[in-house]
Amino acid sequence: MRIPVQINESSAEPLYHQIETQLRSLIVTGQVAEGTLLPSIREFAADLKCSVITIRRVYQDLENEGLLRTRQGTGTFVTRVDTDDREEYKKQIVLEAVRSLLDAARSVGYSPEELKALVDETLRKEERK
Amino acid sequence: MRIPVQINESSAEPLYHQIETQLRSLIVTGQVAEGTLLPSIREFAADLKCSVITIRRVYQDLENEGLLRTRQGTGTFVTRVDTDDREEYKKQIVLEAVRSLLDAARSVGYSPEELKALVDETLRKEERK
DNA sequence: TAATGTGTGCTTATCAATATATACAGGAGC
DNA sequence: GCTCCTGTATATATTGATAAGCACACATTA
Repeated sequence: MRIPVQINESSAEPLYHQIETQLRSLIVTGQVAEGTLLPSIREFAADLKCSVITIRRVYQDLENEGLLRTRQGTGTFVTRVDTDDREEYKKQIVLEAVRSLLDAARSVGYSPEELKALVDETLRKEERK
Repeated sequence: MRIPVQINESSAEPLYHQIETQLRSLIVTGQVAEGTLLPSIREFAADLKCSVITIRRVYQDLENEGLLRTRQGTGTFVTRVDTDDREEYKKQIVLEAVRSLLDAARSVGYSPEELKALVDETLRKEERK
């Protein structure tokens, strides 16, 4: 199974953290179902063009959070998915991004109106794709 | 002069990078004017509760970009401000944030309508402050 | 059932980037 | 001169990222 993770080369956010955040999101939102066998660390590393160690760290961190279960010689599986706070989690993710957008806009002195216009315009462009 | 830089402790973005990005933005957008004497590295470091070295790195990087000029014993000044691409720069900053918001929304399966509603709601809340 | 092949994850050794504390050195002003 | 402000250099710890090889699990097959 292929896991849709996007690496942003130019970001200052550490590689392992980008992968970890996105994979966690995929699991918690249910886009990668409970019981799923994830790609092996080698396969995933080759896919993302990074080191095996980096993937291992991601799997290990998420295992410590209780989202994954790893067995040597076998692979890494998705375990628990708490569907209760799934919607809440999703909203948090988006709200976080909205807040950082507002910060950015304020930092360069964009008014709420200008910002709203820019968001609307971008949304329209996206829909046309 | 006090420089309004906000450190996000919980972010994975390196400290020096957070400071650098925000200070660059303040200079390029003209919120910190050409000729301004910035706080000394010690003063700034104390303000942000970080190491002197970290501030020095920021000043040095921005000096290499041509935005600052440093003289030992005297301090660090804002030099050039290219007002030509100021508006363009501002828009880029905001657009970048809009894009990452769209990414976040898509990654958790938020529809454009839901997203727009959330943005509007947040903007309204902000205005009431 | 023992041997082996090929897939897993794991360990070690290493390097680069980030961040720090502490001590050094130059300029301004009394 | 001295003193007190600047930035600068050195040495060190911590974290992020890598390569190469070790160890376990399981299926195949002699």
